[in-house]
Order: sequence, then structure tokens, then C-alpha cells
Amino acid sequence: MSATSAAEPVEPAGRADAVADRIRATILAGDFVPGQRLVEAELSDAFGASRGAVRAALLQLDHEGLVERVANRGARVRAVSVEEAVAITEVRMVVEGLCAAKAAENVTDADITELRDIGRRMQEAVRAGEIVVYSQLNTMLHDRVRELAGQPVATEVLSRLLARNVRHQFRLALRPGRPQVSLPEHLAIIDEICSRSPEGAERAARRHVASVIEALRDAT
Amino acid sequence: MSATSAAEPVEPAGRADAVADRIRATILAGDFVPGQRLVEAELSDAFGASRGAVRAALLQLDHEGLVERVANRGARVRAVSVEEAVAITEVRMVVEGLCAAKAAENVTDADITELRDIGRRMQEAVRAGEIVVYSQLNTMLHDRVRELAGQPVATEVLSRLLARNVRHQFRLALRPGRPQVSLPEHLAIIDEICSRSPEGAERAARRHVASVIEALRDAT
DNA sequence: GAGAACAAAATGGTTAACAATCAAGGTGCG
DNA sequence: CGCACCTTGATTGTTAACCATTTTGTTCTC
Repeated sequence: MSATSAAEPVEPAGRADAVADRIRATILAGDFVPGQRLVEAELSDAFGASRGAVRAALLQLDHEGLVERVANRGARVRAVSVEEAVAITEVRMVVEGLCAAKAAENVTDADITELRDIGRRMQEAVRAGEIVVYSQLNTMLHDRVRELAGQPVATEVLSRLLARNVRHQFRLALRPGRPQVSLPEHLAIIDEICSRSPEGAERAARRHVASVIEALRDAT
Repeated sequence: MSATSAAEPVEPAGRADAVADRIRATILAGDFVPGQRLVEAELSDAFGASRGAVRAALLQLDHEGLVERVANRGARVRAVSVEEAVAITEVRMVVEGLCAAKAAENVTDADITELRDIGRRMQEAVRAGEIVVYSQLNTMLHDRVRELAGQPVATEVLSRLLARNVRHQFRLALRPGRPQVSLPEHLAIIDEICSRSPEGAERAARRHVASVIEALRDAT
């Protein structure tokens, strides 16, 4: 039935983490659709793990925001409405702004050349129409900024927010014309960080994520 | 040995939630000190619950940020360093800023009279030196702002950040002279929200939390 | 004294059962 | 005919006993 390709004979997957990984992958692959019920017994059967492990996995995924658990009524794949995606991204906006500001404070000369290099490659990717490469550079840039910020709490919050939003984020990246909008915004963030201007970097980061919000709203 | 007062004969506490509540209370009461190991078997014994329940409770508390779980090494009460408290509060700063801004957008006339009333009572409390009352009004104000923001995601993030920081927050509130510093900041937030100025409200909220950060740093 | 083998403790995971809860569907009564 | 009530089935929540794995501390040897 479900997502398990017939060939692979249910690899070890002994641990709850592994089960969580597989459920997560199945959700992200779209094989579990939003709203779908996730019955412990079925998952336990499908993934060859005990109910306890499945339960732990569901707790973890609930904590990550990918599934929703109601008392005594089980877990279902969380359906993130556009409205909620906007709310998530609003929070993301201010936290990424913080990270950008702190990155501008901490950035070293070596980091600057690296960031500029990422920017150059982004330009090339957009010019060449290579969306996938651009998307990879995108996440690379955001990751690097977070790293430079040296703000573990912000990083943790962001990772959770992103996990909850992957689907919307994904659809957005594929929108035609989207790279042309976001590229200059990314370059602006890089510029401000490299000029070591915390305020400017925060503004640029917020402007960027604000444009993401707008695009989300238009998406419907 | 540990913190369990000898008298109480281990009341039911059947559910995992109940166990989590009791562990949380024990931590917040200071009877489990930061860094202390939380051994499943001991807790299970002390609270009269099964190991499974204790496990679930520890997972939940880990998710709340009160305990820290390392793979195969168990759970310990999370020790929040001043440095980490600062990081937490930095994130709090920008998210509370967002909430204040959105609150300024959504505020109704009725809300305005309510906010101003809270402000008036805060002034009275400070003048009368009633720290506890002021502290209650403080959380009431913050809660109300979050409510007005209509931003469930921000609320969720904030509640988790606060839970992780209770101890520092608590010590801070008792610092002599602290209310005199924070009162005008709170009043400024109220003013800006009531004038329906999102930018002003965000600035005021950030200024306030920034001053909390400074106080945290001084605390040592 | 340093390092390796070993033993104890604790977590992670499994199974099988049972209790509690919710959603439905059927029954009986007005 | 409609509505309240009860029964039933499915699923979650919890427990207990048990084993595997990992970590840690100790002891033994060189």
C-alpha cells in the first residue's frame, strides 16, 4: 500500500529516531498527505518497529511540528494553512533579522570572501536558469548566516520553523520568476553583512523574508 | 536522598502528563538543581509511575527545554548559563517586538482602556513597592500583548523560551531597583500600542527586552 | 602508574497485555 | 419518526517484564 517500496526488506530502523526519519521522509515526499491519520499500529506494522518506538517517533514529529496529536484521538499529518505559513514566516523574519545583524557583527575577512563567492554563484545560477543550484546556494547562504550569528537558540528556533514549512517553501522555490525577485534581496543581505552593518543586515534580511511572505500570500 | 519529601505517599500520578507536572514543579522549586541527573528508575520509583510514563514525561520536558537529554546518557536538569540566557532573551527580544507591532495593528478601543489600566496599576504597584503585584501585572501585560498580536506561532515560541528561562527571569525580578528601570519601558510599550504605531511598539518592546539583556549580563 | 579487560548501571527498545477513551451505530422509547 | 441511551469496536494510553546496547567505573595486569 503505502510508501514502502517493495524491494527493500525493512532495513534495521530499530531506533525511534530512524522511524521518525522514515515517517518524516514519507510526509515530505507527499506519500502521507496532510490531514491523514497516522495510526500507531499501522505504522508499527509498516516500518517494522514496535509501537513504543512509533509512539516516540510521533512525539518527536509532533515536537517538530510536522504532525499533530490530539489526546486519545491519535496523530495526523499536520496541514499547514497558508495563514499559518504566513505566521511562521513572520516569526522567521524577525529571527533571521537577528541572525543577520549578529552575523554582521561577527563576520571575518575570510567569511566575507566566502559570502561574496556564494553571491557570485547565485548570480550565475540564476542567469543560467539553474533553479536547483540556486536553491541549494540559497539554503547554504541562510545556513552560513546562522552559523556566523553564533546564536544557537535562534538556530534551533529557525530549524523548527523551517521544518514545519518545508512544503510551502518548496512550492515557492519552484515558482517561475521567483529567483529574479529573491536574488537581489540575497545580494543585499550579503552586502550589508560584508559591510559589517548590523542594522542594514537586519533590514535586508527582513525585507527578504517579507517578500517571501508576500509571495506566500499570493500563492493561494 | 533526593528531593521527595518523605511524608506524601506517592499519589496516583498515573499519567505521563502528571509525572511531567511533578518533575517540572520539583525543578522550578529548586529541589532538582541544574545539572542533576534524572535517572528514569529513580523517578519512576519516587513518583510511583512506570518507567514508560517517566520516559514520556522526560521527553516532554526536554521539548519544553527544562531538561536536556543526551543519547544513551540520560536526562539532566538543564543548566542555563548566563550566556545562554542572553541568547534566549535576544530571540525573545525580536519576537516580542513582532508581537508588539502586530498588537498595535489589531488593538481595539476596549483593549486600549484595558492596557492603560494595567499601566496605571503598574505605576501604583511600583510606587507602593509591591514587587509581587508588579511582577504579576508584568506577565499580565506581556500575555495580553501576545494575545492581541494574534500570532499563535510567536506565542508558542515565546512560551518555550520563557519556560527555559524562568530561573533567571525570577532572580531578575527580585533585583532591587529593577522595577524603577522597567516601569517606564512598559509604559512606553503601552503608549505605542495604544497610539496604534507598529514601528513604535516594536521599538519600545525591543528596547525593553534589550534592557533585560543588559541586566542579565550585569547579574553574573 | 598506564592501559586493557571486565562488571555494574542506565538507557533504548520490544512484547504482550490491560484500561480508558472516543466515534459510531444500533436499540428502544416517547 | 426522532431522539436519547447504550453497546461495541477501534485506538490510544499505560503498565510490566525483559533483553540489547552503551556508558562508566573498577580492577587486574604489565
